Amino acid sequence: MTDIPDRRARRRAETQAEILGVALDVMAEEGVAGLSLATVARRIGVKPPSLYKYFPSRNAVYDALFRQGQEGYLDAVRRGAEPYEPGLAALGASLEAGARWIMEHQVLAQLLFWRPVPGYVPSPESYAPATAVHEHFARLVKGVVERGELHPAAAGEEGLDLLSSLIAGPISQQLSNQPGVTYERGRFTRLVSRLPAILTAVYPPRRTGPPATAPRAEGEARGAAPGSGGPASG
Amino acid sequence: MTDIPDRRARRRAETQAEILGVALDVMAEEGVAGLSLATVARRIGVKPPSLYKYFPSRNAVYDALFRQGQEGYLDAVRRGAEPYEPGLAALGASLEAGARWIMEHQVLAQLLFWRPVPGYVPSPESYAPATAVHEHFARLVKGVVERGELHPAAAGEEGLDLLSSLIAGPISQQLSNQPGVTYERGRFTRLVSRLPAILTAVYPPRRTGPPATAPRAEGEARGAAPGSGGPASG
DNA sequence: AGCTTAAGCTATAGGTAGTAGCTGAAACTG
DNA sequence: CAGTTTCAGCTACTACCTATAGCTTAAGCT
Repeated sequence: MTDIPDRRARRRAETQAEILGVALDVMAEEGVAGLSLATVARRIGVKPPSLYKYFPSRNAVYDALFRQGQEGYLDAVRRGAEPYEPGLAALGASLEAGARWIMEHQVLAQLLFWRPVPGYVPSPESYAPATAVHEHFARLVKGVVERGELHPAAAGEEGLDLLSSLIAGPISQQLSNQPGVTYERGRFTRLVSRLPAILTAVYPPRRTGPPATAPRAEGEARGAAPGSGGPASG
Repeated sequence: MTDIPDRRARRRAETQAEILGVALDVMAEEGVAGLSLATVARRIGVKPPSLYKYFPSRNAVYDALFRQGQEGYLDAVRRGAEPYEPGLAALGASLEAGARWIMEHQVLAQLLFWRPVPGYVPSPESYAPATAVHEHFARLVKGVVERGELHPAAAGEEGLDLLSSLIAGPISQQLSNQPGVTYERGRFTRLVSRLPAILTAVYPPRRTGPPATAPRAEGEARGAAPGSGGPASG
C-alpha cells in the first residue's frame, strides 16, 4: 500500500488547517485582534516557534483566515441566489444567505468587514473575492432591474452603495450589539428580510420616470413594509 | 499671588488630558487596538511606568476615551436637532450631525460602535451616555410621529432598531471602506441625507392603517427619493 | 540503505503591560 | 518658616508576546 505520493505535503496542509481552526477558536474567545500564536501553539501541543514553519508571521495567519472568509462569504451569497431566477427574490435570498453566513462566522466577518487588527492589511490575493462579491450583487441588481422590479438607477453606482449600506446596517448593529446571537434570534438580523421592500420603495419600478425628489412627500409615500405582521410586531 | 487652591489637581488633570490626546494620535496611526502606553509615554517625555500614576491600566485609558466619545456624540446629535422643532427635519438634522461628528472623530467612533479592543469592556459609567443617545432618538421619532410625518410604528421597538440600522449602514461602510475621508467627500456618508425619505417610505403616515405587509408590492411602491437630483446623481 | 528535507526543539533579541519600591521636590500645615 | 505629607517621576523586575537563528532528529523520498 504505497502512501499518497506527497504524504508530507498532506500532513503539512493538515497542520496548517489545524492552526487556522485553533486560531479561530482563540479569536472567538479573546477577540479578533487578541489572537496569540503562543496560545495556538500551546493548544496544538508545540512550542511557539514551531508555528513559523507553517506561517511566516502572525499576519500571514490572519491573511489565510481572511481569504477563507472571503471565499466562504462569496460562496454563501452565490448559493443563496442560485435557486432563484434573476429578480428581487434572488437578491433578497442572496442578502439573507450572506447575513446568515456572517452570523455563523462572526469572527471571520469582523476580520472581513471591520479592520480590527493593527498592522494587518489583506494581501491582494486574499482580497480578490471581495471584488467578486461586489460583482455578484451588481449582476443581481441588474437582473432585478431588467425584470422591471426596480428602477434602473438601483444598478448605478449610488444604488449599489445604498444596497451595501442597507445590508451593512443590520449586520453591523447585530455584530456589535448582540454578538453571539443566532440569525433567528437577532434583534437586527430580522430586519434583513425587509430590505427588498425598502429597496423597492427607494427605487420604485415606474415607467413614469425616476423616483420623486421631494424628501418629505407626506401623503404619497407608501410601499415598503415590515416583513411580517403589523407594525412593531415581534 | 496665591495659586489656584488645588494646583496639583489641575496639573494632574492637564497631564491626564495630554495622555488622552496623545493616545488618540497613536490610535489614529496604529489602529484603535494598537495603542501602546509605551509609545504614549515616549511622546510625552516620561518613562512608561509613570503613566500608571494617571491611569490604573491601559483599559482605563480606553474607558476614559470611550466616555469622552459617548459624551461628544451625544452632544453632537442633540445640537443637531436643537435648531428645529420636533419633526422629520429635526430627526434628519440630528442623524447628519451625528454622522459628521463620527467622520471627524473616526478613532473614537470605532471605539464606540465596534469593539476592536480585546479585553476592554466599557464601564457602566462610560456607557451611560449611549442610553441617552437612544432616548434622544426615541424622543425625536416620537415627535415625528406626533407631527404626523411617520406612522406610529416607527416609534416602536422595531422601528427604532430599523432607524439605528439605517444610520449604522452608511457609517459602517464609510469607516471601513473609505476611512480618513471627510463627510463631504464620502461615498457612503452622502446617503445619510436620504434617510428621512427612506424612513417615510417604510413608515408612511397613513390614516388608512399600518403600512402594507407584502414585501414585494410591485406597482404600489413609491415615495422614497434620492436626496437631491435624479437617480444615481452625484 | 542512504540522502534530503522538514518538523520540532532551545536560546535569544526586543517589544509590550503592569508592579514594587525608591527618591526628590512640590505643596500643604502648624 | 520649618516640618510633614503627598505625589510624580524613576529604576528594576516579572511575565508575556512576536520573531529569528541554529541545532537535532526523524520522516520520507530515491
